[in-house]
Amino acid sequence: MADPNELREKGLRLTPQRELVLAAVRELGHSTPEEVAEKVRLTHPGINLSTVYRNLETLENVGLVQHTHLGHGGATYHAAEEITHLHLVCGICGSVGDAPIDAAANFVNTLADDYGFKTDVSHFAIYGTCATCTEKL
Amino acid sequence: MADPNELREKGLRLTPQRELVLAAVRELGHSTPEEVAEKVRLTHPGINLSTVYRNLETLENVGLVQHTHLGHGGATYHAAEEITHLHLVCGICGSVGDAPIDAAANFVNTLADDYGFKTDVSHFAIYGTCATCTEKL
DNA sequence: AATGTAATTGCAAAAGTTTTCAACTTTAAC
DNA sequence: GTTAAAGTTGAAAACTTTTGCAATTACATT
Ligand SMILES: [Mn+2]
Ligand SMILES: [Mn+2]
Ligand SMILES: [Zn+2]
Ligand SMILES: [Zn+2]
Repeated sequence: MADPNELREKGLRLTPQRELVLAAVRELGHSTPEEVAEKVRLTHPGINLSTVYRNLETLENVGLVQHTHLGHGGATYHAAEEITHLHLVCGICGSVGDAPIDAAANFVNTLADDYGFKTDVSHFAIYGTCATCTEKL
Repeated sequence: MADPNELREKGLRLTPQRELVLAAVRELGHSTPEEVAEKVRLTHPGINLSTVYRNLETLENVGLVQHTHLGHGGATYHAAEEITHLHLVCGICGSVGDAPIDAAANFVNTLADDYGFKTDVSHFAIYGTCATCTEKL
């Protein structure tokens, strides 16, 4: 469960739904809104899906939650305090591999130096073909 | 308009709808399915939106069209022969800047060498904060 | 030119996500 | 503990994208 104060400190009201959404994201790691809803329903069966969507967005606005895009479709959410890494998504088999953020350090620096662009390299996945699928070609 | 032969060569049937969808993507550059549909409707008013979605997917399967993700939401489509570049998307103002693919060459090589991962660096946009928005902070 | 087959289309329904709005809670002030 | 103001919720509607299916169309064969 989430500490009551941490939500109030962010200027948010403390509702059971909001508290549970945050707790669910923290326990689940990467998760879709639907998965968060399922988790929340264990203790609060009546929660509306739109309440989950809205709270994920609200919690993201105050920096407690973040979203990333792993596939072609919707976003997945995770707690902001989770250490982030790169996601290597294979377009053939769908696997999601991890790589340390450092792997992109030079790239990030290049974009900063040449374009003044500050990159959040883990917001979108890195898309391509994994080693296993490459071998099979 | 698309050359009849190029569609048949890919094993696809030549329908007015398909021909027009391909032509629209080529003329529009980056475009959403809805924008493609609008364009097609100029000459083929009755076309169904799902036909547009399906043809975009089909044309992508045979390599005539590609999609990328520029924002949090749906994909945008472009002709496969368009030279690709990196998309630098600003999460604050929404601007979409371009950078040459080479800017990511070292990064791509690192992922290949260390993880055996072959990166398609323009499938997802590069997300972050643009120079203009950074100054304003 | 007529025929058969399989791909494609339109339409309707489903699935996924966002928005609107009245009713209900939370919170701060009294 | 009441009260008032502002934020939040559930329910329904709107929007976006995908899927199922019967009717139509493109294409190869005769
Ligand atoms: Mn995609
Ligand atoms: Mn996003
Ligand atoms: Zn793979
Ligand atoms: Zn910007």
